[in-house]
Amino acid sequence: MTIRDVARASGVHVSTVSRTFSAPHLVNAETRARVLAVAEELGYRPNRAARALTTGRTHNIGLIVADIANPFFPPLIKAAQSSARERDYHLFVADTDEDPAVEEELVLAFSKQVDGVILCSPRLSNKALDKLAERVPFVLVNRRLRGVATVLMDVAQGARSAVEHLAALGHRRVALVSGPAGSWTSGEIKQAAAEVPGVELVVIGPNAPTEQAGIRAAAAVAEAGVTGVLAYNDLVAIGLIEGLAERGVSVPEDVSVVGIDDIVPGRLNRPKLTTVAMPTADAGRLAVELLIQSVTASTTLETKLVVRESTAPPKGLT
Amino acid sequence: MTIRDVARASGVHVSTVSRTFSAPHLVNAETRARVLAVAEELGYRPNRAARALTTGRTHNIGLIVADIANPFFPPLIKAAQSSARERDYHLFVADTDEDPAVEEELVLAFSKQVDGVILCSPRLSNKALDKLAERVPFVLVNRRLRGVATVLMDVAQGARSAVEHLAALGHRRVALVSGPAGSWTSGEIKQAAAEVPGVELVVIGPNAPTEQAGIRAAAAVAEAGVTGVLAYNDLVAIGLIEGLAERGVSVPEDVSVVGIDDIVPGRLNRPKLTTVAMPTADAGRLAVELLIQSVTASTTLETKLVVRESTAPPKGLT
DNA sequence: AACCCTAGCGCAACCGGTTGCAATGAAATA
DNA sequence: TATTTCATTGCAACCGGTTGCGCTAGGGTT
Repeated sequence: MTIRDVARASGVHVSTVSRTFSAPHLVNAETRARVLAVAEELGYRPNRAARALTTGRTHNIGLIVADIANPFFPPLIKAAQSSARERDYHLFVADTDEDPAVEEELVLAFSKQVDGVILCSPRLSNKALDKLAERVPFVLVNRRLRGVATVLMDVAQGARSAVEHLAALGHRRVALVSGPAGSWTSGEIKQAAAEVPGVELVVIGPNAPTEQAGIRAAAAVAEAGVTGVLAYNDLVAIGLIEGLAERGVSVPEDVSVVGIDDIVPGRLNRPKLTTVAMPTADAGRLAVELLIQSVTASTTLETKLVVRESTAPPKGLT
Repeated sequence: MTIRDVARASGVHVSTVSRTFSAPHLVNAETRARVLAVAEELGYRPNRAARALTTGRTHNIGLIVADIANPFFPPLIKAAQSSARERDYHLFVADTDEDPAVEEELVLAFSKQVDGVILCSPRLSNKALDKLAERVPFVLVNRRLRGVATVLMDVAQGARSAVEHLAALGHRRVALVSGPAGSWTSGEIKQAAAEVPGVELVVIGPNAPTEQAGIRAAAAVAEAGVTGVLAYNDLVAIGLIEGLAERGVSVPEDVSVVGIDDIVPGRLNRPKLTTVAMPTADAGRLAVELLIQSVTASTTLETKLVVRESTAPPKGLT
């Protein structure tokens, strides 16, 4: 079913059919109705790839994340997909397996096929990103880069309010179970957490951003003489809680634990995790929005502390 | 950067450049090397959309799931993406929000832009699916349909071994917290669970496939006089465990609980959930494979019981 | 009555590739 | 030496749309 079939069947030129779909006001109402009827009848749909060839707009967006199966990303992907679809865009999704080389390759591979790419927490160097920015518009999520549209989530503020929450409960010595060595996010967290007055911060790490790492970190936490912990993310926090339980220290009775991200497993965990909720869905929506409108803006989304069951006043104060 | 730029810069005709990329054996090694060098230099990459126009192969695949954020799907999406990429395919991902109309619209919207569509647990009627099958090749996951490639996961067998596991532990009266009313899967589970000799099955439901539904079902389970439970899925199982805890009945001491799916939150839950692992990653990989090879086959993947901490012998037998 | 506008539509070139066919020339065969 | 064969490359049509331009005819102006 091509545009020519429809043209033939409705007795008009292909250009008229084309305009019926892409510039309806340029064609007589009567003709338009007839063409639409015939198109419907034949089950015709414009071929978007062909259209892209002349218009230069594919109506596709590429979304690149480190790991689709990491519970942090699906809400972002879902939101991005949904707002893309609302505006008649389709979404390519790809997974880099945490490999910067794959990341670069993906952007390049997508470049001709999309109107823009959303890169989440890219591992690429600034220079590499600048290079890529010449080839395809993109927006960065969780990474700041001069001259490129960015959507940030304010982890720093989140980390600060997490530690403040612990301080308010009466904790005076708090551990930070930090993230991977090179991580920008981990740096932000550390800096913000250290700023909170009235609490002494013990940094434990670096650690991999996994449950296993959390379990392993439990030993160090138990020996650090702290009553509260801020973990790099929820996965680590959950692992930590498990590791602590194995050593007979219970949360939140003996130690309070705060995570970051607010992923689903944390909400289902027992005790339910107190955590810093990241507005991932908003970030996904916004990234799509920025891309489609092609505005180069740097946005920071607020994070929010969600107090659940893994934090309580320290023992002495109960 | 188009093929003509490369042709000009390397002093050959566009067709030679084209062949350099899509049929290298047809061009002299020396010429090929020169063209490749120039292409590299210019950063040229063939435009896949343009290529698709003549070849009819887009090298794109559409993946449609009910809910991207449902922990069941991400591993499938990830695996599909990864095997697609291995074969130089790109993956569109879309979310139907559980709406059959959206599902149909998506397939249609994708049809011209992909070589095939993977439909996971479609809600569409057989007739509607048959209709769609005329327009675009697809493979169904978790749904059987004559004449269409399908990838099934053997829930029936899984449910059976779950109940057998409970029976082997000594449970004689087991509740099935069933799924939504119309669900094919729920029917399969019920039938298979009922077949296991030596255990009396109490069906509780229908229920929504959510944690909340599990919490609500706890009352009925507590009153059913059972020592073991098979839940429609892990989410329900987790909710159930929480609901039971609220009533003072603990898992697995008082009641054993088995879930289905093996999603991440279940693995992190405490107690760690005994569950029927669905080979979602395999399903994703296989679906891509079938699509690319365009083989119309019906495959059934085995499920596997994973015994963790939420099951134990009933109280009297300990 | 001569003239201008405009709505509606057709014409044809073009987007960036692919591919069947023909032309070329060198190597191989008779 | 004449004739094939084959590897290599160019030519041009084509994939399915879009769009600037030009033509036509009906309506409005003066």
